[in-house]
Amino acid sequence: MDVFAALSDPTRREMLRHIADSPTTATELARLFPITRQAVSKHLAALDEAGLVERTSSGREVRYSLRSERLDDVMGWVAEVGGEWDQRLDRLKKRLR
Amino acid sequence: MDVFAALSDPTRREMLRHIADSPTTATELARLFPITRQAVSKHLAALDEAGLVERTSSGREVRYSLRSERLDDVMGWVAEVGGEWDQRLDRLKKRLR
DNA sequence: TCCTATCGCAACCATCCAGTTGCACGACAC
DNA sequence: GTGTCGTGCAACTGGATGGTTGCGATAGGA
Repeated sequence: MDVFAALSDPTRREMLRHIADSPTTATELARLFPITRQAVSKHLAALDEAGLVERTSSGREVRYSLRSERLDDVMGWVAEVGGEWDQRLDRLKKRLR
Repeated sequence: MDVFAALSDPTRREMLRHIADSPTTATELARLFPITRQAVSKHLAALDEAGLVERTSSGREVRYSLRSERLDDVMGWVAEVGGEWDQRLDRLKKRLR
């Protein structure tokens, strides 16, 4: 799955937020979301395939953490298409600050 | 349709590129892509619903142009989740230059 | 007026995808 | 060893979606 497709699902975006906040496992996420662990697992597989997360298995648990490289690609595409990215990035900086 | 979902389709992203380059109509795009004008029209409707394009009808033709505000939202989300957006934005600037 | 080009609406189809259930396997605790 | 917890795989289902065809309406040019 490509990055944009992976980010198209609201649930996946929310999960990525959690993962970015702190590395998480599938079962932990399944407690936070009103869906099955299997469904969570599928979402994580999608995020993994898109290169957005990193799998680290220790013992019987698999913990997912954020891999932000692909997010740069997204920003790059948006900036490229959006045009006038110079002012746009400045505005963004201001907004985030 | 929300912005991320609208951008999830490769064809729509390509179309948005064209539109960003210069405002275009549905039939013109249909000549550039290997799909029907109807399919193009649906994609444009999706982009419109997401607030990514602006419709300007003159006579019998409807021309679509880019509305970049929503793209800012996308960049905002990515920067927010990605973290360390300060260095990231600097890197992006360098890459685009 | 008549022909043509652009567009919108609706129905239909095939595929994809999020979600479920069920089961089996390996790791940890007792 | 036995039970439990976390994970993975497979099959199935309902709904969303990209694509098509067909038709009717309207605007412009000959």
